Amino acid sequence: MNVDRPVPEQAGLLARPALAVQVADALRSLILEGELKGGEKIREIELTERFGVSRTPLREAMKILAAEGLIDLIPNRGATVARRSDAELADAFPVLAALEGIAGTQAAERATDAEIAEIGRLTARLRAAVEAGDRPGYFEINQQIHAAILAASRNEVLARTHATVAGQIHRARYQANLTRSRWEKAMAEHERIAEALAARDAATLGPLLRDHMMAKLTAILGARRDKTAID
Amino acid sequence: MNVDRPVPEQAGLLARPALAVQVADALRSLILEGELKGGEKIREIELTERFGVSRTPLREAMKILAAEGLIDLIPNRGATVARRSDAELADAFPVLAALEGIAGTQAAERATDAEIAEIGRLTARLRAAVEAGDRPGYFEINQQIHAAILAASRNEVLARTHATVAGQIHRARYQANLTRSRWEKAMAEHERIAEALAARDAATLGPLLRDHMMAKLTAILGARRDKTAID
DNA sequence: GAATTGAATTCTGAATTCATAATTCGAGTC
DNA sequence: GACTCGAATTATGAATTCAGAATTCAATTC
Repeated sequence: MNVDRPVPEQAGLLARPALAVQVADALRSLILEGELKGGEKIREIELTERFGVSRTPLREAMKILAAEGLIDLIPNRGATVARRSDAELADAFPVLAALEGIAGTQAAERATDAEIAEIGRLTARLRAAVEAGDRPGYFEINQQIHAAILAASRNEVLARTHATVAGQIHRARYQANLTRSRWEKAMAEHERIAEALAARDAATLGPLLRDHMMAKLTAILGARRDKTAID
Repeated sequence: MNVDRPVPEQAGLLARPALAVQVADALRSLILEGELKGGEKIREIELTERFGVSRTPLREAMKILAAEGLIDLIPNRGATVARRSDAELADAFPVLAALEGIAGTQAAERATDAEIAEIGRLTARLRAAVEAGDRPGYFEINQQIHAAILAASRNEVLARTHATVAGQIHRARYQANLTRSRWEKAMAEHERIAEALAARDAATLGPLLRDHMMAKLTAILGARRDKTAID
């Protein structure tokens, strides 16, 4: 009775990721951490030596990152870290905002009580960071909250899509050296978000998160306009 | 996906895409056209012979498609065409609906008069297809309308993201052998969409498109439940 | 007769090699 | 002195080769 069954897609059976995937992860980190800057040329040999792998897996990794929009691959001319114009940045935010909105709506419907409680705690810590004027701490906790909401939405497709789009504007998010008044507003928004989630008010939470993200865009573009082009 | 898309300033200098990208396009077509079905195992050698390339570009192509979520790559065990469960399908639709909503909002703001007129014409043809009971024609025109709205939104990030998510549910869309009453409703929605666009009513068009897509999900899941055969 | 073990085969993963396109740099010319 | 042309160099693209893992299948044992 040995009907050949397709491999049950059972993860966890110590299947270490392919080298190309590991390299892609490492390279993605270099870009997101800012070690490789926008517009910078990527030298294959330099990276193969750095990672201790041959060109084959590195090139496969670059194909992955190109598909994610993180690097640009020009035939016979190599790869560069994607540089996003202000226009592309402005285009990405409504997309990300829409995704956050959906995350909020679904999180309100699907989150466990434990998740809601955790997000409440994080929001309290966020308030503490604001009071203390701790900007790095604020960014860190802020990130955690958004990640927690995304996780609570229990939507894999959404999580993947969000990660891809967010990666494309990641560096810009760190540029948001926001003003004190914007900071206060953002904090207030976060508290309303936590409330709506606690009330499982999907109809409110979705738009709240969407608008929160759009406000961030406005703040970032405003800040960008004040400085001469960085990146 | 912008693999190998040259930067604008150097575009047009006949840079033929890398072989891996061509292979990725061909393989993507095979999957979207249904020649390779969900869950099917992908044999590298078979495809290298079919496309007349070596394994290297094919494997790079598979990495691209895996990043797009179109195939699953299991280390040391090969590749399979991604099979989406009903749950994953149901998860993808809200994402796609949100993206369509944004497309509508931005299209209302950015579309040229010519684009609006064209979408109006397409909607009229859609009505004609309904009257004639021409389902293939309806699907074709329907597709064109959605593509036109996406194009009119002038948002590259949105277009890429939409394409990726849509690709993951492509086959399911064709399964929608919709009922007569759902067909009529969809048609009515399309006419309201065209009206809102003509009026450049962004606040109305966004939700209209979003709800239109969600209604399609309901129809598809309903139809799926009735048949035993999947994929 | 069923189950298990292990050798043989097949397939995937990655490094290396070969081919080709682009860039660099120097010689020659105007 | 600046520009153009072309050879040399360097980097990328793709095929091949080598290594290792998984699957298959037959032989053996209970």
